[in-house]
Amino acid sequence: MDDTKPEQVKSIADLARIGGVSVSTVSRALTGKGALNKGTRERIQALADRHGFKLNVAAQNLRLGRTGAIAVLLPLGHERGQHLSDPFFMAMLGFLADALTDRGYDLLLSRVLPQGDDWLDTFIRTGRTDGVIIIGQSNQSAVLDRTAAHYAPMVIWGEQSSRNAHVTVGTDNQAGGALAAQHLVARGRRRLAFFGNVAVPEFAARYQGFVAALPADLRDTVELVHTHITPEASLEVATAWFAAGNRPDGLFAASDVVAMSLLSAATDHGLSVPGDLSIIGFDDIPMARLANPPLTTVAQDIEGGARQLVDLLFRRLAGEDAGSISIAPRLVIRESS
Amino acid sequence: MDDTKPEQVKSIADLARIGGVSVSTVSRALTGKGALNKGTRERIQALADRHGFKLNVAAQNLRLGRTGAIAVLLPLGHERGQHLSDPFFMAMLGFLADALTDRGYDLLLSRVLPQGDDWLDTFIRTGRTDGVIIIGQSNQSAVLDRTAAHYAPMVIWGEQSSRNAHVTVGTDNQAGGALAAQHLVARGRRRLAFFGNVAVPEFAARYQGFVAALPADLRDTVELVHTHITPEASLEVATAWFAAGNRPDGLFAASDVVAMSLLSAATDHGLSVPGDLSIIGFDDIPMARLANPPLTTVAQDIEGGARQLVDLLFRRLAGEDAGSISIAPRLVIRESS
DNA sequence: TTGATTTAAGCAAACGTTTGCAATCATCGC
DNA sequence: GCGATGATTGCAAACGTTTGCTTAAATCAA
Repeated sequence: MDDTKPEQVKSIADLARIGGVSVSTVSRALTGKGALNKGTRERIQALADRHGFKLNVAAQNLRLGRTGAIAVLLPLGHERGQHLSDPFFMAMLGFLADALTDRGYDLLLSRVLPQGDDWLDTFIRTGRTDGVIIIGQSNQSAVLDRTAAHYAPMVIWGEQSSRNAHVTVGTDNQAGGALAAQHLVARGRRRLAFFGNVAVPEFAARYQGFVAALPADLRDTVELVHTHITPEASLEVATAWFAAGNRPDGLFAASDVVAMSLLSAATDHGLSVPGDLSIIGFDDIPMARLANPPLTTVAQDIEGGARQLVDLLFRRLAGEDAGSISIAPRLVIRESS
Repeated sequence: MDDTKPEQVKSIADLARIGGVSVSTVSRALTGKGALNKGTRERIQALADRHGFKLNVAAQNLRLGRTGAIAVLLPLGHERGQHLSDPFFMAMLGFLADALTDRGYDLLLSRVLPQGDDWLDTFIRTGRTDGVIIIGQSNQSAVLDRTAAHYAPMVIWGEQSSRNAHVTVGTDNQAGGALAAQHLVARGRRRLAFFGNVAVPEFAARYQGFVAALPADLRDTVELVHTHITPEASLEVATAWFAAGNRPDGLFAASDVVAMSLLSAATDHGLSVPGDLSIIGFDDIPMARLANPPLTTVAQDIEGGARQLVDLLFRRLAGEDAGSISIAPRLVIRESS
């Protein structure tokens, strides 16, 4: 005879009543914390299972003075009005979700359109989360610095700099830029351009590293073309640029998406890649190899980066004053160069 | 003289003490609910601002019997062991985040690897969120149905079917498949194949709609090629398929990412698109136009879909018994067909 | 001036947990 | 048989809010 009780068990108190014990006993049985007779513990656990009862995490967290959630913020300061769907973010987000889940934390996702210089503090003060991971500095470095001064559990995916007061995890973008430069030069390319938005620290570093690694005679001729990194924007910029008659032989893009736009625009203008010109991207998103031709690119270790972000955050949550981490990029040579 | 007090204000009680009022007054001042003298309300609000105090949402939610968060789950039942970074998800996620933020809710993101048939109920019973949005049925329709029977605030992005006990929002995939079929036939294509995983209801419907819309003599010759939808998997399948000597003249892919793999593999085998064969994708991700050649595809209204998902969820949260919603697809003709 | 009416603000009990401390009880050494 | 010890369990106060009810104060009409 299955003696299932239809009665709704909504709280530890209900279960205590049914089980003929006190709420504290139920709590200890279900959390496994505190001393409790093995028999009763098992009896209560079985009872909870039978009634499909689970502890209410909200109440639990309130009592424990934590929220059990980490916020992942995507600041869209530099892409105002544009929606962002770069595969890079999805990959990063996926790995972050997994790493946080492993530690028993929830991932609270928020896209923020930075307003004024108070959006971050305001968010933090609501106490919604125990810590914050921010993907990209966007153009908000000053805000991040200000908050970092009084709020420890915050780490940023982005460009590391001695000028930063905030803690970062990120690819060594200068080194990445240098890899691209050396590769193009080795291919004999001399009419070069960089496509990206240097108001974003990460992209600025890629550009600087690129230029700095060029031989002196090329350094002054490399063109900087401003573009947002959405497919729409970058395709438009690239198309207009080729239409204006520009005929480069080596292009370095701030991201793979931008590189794919360049590829598309170049083809449209009758140029052959890599026959007439080489194109190099940045990120190595999974789709980079699907480009036609497959994209040469500077790879970021997204999975490793996500793990490091989470590690660092939890070390800081534990009170440790852990510092920024830089990850080496890697050149992936395919057929677009 | 700025009379800032350095004193830490951690709760409504602290503020009440400082302001010389009761906690209830502070609560009413800060929430704007309940009758309160305009003067005191403003005075307390100013005081709160000055001390940088924000209500603790966790406690607020506990008291209000809600969590203020909606879970977005990505079940990876059919992509076990593969990480998923399809731009489609990112686009969907972004729009969902915005729609939920507009309503004052947080988005709790979780990728789940379905274990057994209890993962969903277990998640829900923890009371972490007020409602659940699930992106894609994956191969978990049975689980969804079981939960839907006793849990109302749940909506699924996916394939609608009279066999479903769960509520869906999604593109009319059969109609989408039909659009692809009609287009290929109009182009005079006759040696056809579909690439996808028909264990996933959405893809199955695309395939069925595709086949059903073909003229009778073609219906039996269309090949069904099984592939997962990650770039890695689909590129491998496509490459092997062409290598085996298959020479189709019309391909319909379950997603744009798969279509781009087909494009890449076809080019590798010396085939010209659309000269030798036409390729059609599904989704119209922002990068579809960056493919080389730009991809003809069946567009899903991702933004509209996200809005409908959220709308529907909140209607159900309010107790309304609102039903499934189907969204019409749209054929976007570019240069791959 | 008085009593009735309106308005403003406080009291205290919830929401569902956790946990320090106290209480109970069986067991044990002598 | 008795006090001491250790193992279990219960009591009740927190965590930071919201809100029904009550009280106090102010306003008003007559």
